[in-house]
Amino acid sequence: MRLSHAFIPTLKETPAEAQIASHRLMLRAGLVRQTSAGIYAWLPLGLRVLRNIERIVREEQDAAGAQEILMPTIQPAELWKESGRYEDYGKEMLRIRDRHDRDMLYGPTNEEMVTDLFRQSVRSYKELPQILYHIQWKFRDEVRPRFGVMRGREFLMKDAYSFDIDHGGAVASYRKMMLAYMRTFQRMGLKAIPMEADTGPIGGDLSHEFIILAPTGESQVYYDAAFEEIDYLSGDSFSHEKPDDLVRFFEVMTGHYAATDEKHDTARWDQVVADRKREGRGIEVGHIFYFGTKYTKSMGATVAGPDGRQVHPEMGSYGVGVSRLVGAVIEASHDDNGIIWPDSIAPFKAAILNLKVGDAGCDALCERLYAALGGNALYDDRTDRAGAKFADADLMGHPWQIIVGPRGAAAGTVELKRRATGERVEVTPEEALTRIGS
RNA sequence: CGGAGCGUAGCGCAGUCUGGUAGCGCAUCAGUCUGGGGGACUGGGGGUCGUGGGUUCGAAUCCCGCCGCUCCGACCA
Repeated sequence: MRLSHAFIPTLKETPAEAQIASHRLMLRAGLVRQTSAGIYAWLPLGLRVLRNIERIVREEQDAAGAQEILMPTIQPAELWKESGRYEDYGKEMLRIRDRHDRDMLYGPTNEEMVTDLFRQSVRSYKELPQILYHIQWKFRDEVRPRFGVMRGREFLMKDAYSFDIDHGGAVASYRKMMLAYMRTFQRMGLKAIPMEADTGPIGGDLSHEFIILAPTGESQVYYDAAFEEIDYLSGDSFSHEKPDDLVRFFEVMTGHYAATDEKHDTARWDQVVADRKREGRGIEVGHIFYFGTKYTKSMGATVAGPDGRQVHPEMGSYGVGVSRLVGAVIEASHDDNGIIWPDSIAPFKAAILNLKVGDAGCDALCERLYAALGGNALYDDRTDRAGAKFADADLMGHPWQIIVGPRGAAAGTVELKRRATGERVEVTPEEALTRIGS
């Protein structure tokens, strides 16, 4: 993409409404624009990040054996009346009425709808387990939306739902999803810690939330630094496929101390080795629940068991705040100059900074690099001064900057800057491309 | 939902107390000079002062209603 014609409206000054770093930077770098309280339009740069996060979430869900579907945003009230949540959910649910006066709602979550899909089609225990997920916009009419996309009313969520024939199966699905989550967050460069949580309005008796540390987090958290050393991705870590691995994995996850304020246990906390104690503010980026037959019973979903009797499958649900993660990653990774994207979700791998547009050498070299990098590069071909380009590139946070100036162009070199470290090296264009890993 | 604040040009703000028909910086447009960390100069464009009503000869300014946004707290992917 050529910056001169891209819809990436960067801001030199911070809009007054933005209080926290991620919100400020998302507005300044031109990722989003607010359309009303807690509701945002995603602009090209922001959308690319959102899609990248979505892609990682999707890959890890697929790897864990979950199957992607897509349920609608608008749901009929009847399903929620069946489960009893139509009354329980309160004002956070946006209730609407269609032209025939039918009660509808904009889905805040999808347990009812997925249970309905399931009961229509699954008849036998032999078809279990099933894990279904979708990545869809949700609406929760929060009393007080804030922190930009981190606490919006409309937000993109990956929600998955597992169906198992018995408690043991449900627990296995729960662990499988937990592992998928740890892998997902690690791939985004986040250290997420699973913490025991209350089950809230979804109900049930086993629940973990996944929290990343950031000064602007909404809750106080405590955990054992042992979590920081665990690698979920390398070949010899844990496998979804091996039941033993999942048991071992879950033991590790629940073996170290980790708790939010509400669940904090000072007696257990005191037992954590002093130099491994970590505490601070945390942002919730995911939440998983096991709730058994809460919905299969209330909504009459059954399958035939091995003995021929009808049984209510055991369910769990698993949410990742996809749009929230965009803000959360920025909270975890930025400096005074702007965003520092992890390579895995950066909107572009590299920015090409043409410091002297119009100089034949600079133009030719930049075009060559741009052609080689294709869609992975944002080419700053604006006629602005160098300083403005540096500032915008730092603000937008591309992992690499290829700086092309007239002196270098004449000598056949470019400067390669790594955003995260600020390190710059003078290399040949080919070497730059190799290092970026195009 | 309790408490507080703010709406004036695309963004950041002054002007409101003490009424006289709108200003600054940035951005933008044209031009000249410049050219490696948001450059300088000259000239230009852009505002029903959130909205409806009231008071007044006259309202951004005073009074009332409404709408929107933000912050603190309680609640949440």
